[in-house]
Amino acid sequence: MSTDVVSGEPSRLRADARRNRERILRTALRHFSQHGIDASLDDIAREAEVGAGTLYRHFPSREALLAAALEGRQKELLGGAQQAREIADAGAALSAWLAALQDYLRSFNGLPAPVLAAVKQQGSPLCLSCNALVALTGEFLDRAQQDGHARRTVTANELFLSALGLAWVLDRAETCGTSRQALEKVLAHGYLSTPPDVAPDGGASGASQVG
Amino acid sequence: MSTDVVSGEPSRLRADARRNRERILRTALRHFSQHGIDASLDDIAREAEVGAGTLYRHFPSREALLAAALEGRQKELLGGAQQAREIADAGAALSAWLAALQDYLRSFNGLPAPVLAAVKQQGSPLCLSCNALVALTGEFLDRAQQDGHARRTVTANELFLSALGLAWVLDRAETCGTSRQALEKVLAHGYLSTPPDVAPDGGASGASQVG
DNA sequence: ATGCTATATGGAGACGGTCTCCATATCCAG
DNA sequence: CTGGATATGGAGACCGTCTCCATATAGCAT
Repeated sequence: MSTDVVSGEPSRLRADARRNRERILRTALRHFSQHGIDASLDDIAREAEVGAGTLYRHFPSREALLAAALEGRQKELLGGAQQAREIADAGAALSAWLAALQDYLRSFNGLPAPVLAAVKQQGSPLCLSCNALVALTGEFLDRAQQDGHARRTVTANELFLSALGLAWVLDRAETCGTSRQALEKVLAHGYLSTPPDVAPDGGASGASQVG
Repeated sequence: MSTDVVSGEPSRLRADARRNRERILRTALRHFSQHGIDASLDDIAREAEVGAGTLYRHFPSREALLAAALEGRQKELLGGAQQAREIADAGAALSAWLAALQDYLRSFNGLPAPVLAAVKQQGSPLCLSCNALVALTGEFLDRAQQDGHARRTVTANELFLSALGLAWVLDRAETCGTSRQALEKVLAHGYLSTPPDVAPDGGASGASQVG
């Protein structure tokens, strides 16, 4: 185990292997961007001038390749999170985070699906980052709840899944007569006009962690 | 040459053709139920004891077969709509309709995707029923808005798309630590606790445009 | 019945995607 | 330079979609 945790990971690779890995990754990024997450893996291998076997050796599954190709975008998202953290108003911070999250989820067409899959089944290469995403959502949600901006009965998981659903709809429907803002607003305020949580029992504690 | 194209539709089929059509439909219903909307069409043909060509002659695309297989469920849904109509409270009626809609969308795993696709692009065999679904949603939403139960700025399209997103999430995540009810509640009330639509000034008209 | 033709059928096969396997090529430590 | 560990490519197995057309059949006219 001489894997360098700090420098990323692939240090024990032979020089040619590392070169190929990079080529594949660059090509994959382009193809996923252009054709969505269902881009043909053999096409990617071909255009990276690499055999299919080589691609599959480096990235055993589509998800693994996807996860690797998303690394850059994830760093951007983390940057967005940091920026959001610096916003004083907790409501605005939450909103900024959710916007950044939406942007991330739109990196590739169809991305919401594997992300959702990763949320539910452990073991996916996307899973680690997904858990981080839920945790971050929880962080901003907590803050907003403490400040009274967010409803206390909403959990991080629920909010994250709802955001995923929204991203999924937008992924394929943005141009169909309904704008992103409008749907975001529905998610923010709901469709009912009844008072938010008017809990019969004075729901005290709240802000429980997400399981 | 051509017989009356004018008349309705599938009565002009030869007896054997009609028999095969039924076999295919029955088998498809079973397969879609068991394996989701991605069930293998050739498998369906095989189990219906019919050549692949026969299946494709009757149902040129997966969506066409899907639409036909859904007919029964659609009738049920329409029944549900009728029941909802008879509910006096507009909010409860809307809620009942949305519940029925969710049930319908769970007829087959993965159904939300082709439904969303049908919403945006005309010409899909599912399109007709989809338009009806949006219209029905509008009907119940209108009522609820008149009674003050639903926020006035929400449109039928927005609500329907949001419901689709919810169905999509539930389709693949119900068991992952978050319940259907919880997500429905988020959709109903939003995640914010700020007042619903209260305009800064007592603006009455409302109904701000949407993209 | 019988013939006749529009209609319907089956299934072979083209196509394209995923993924595996392993003989061969390449790297690099000693 | 060399040997063994590592990496490579691409042929090909497998599976799903969908088309094409020689053949079979229903059902009308006779």
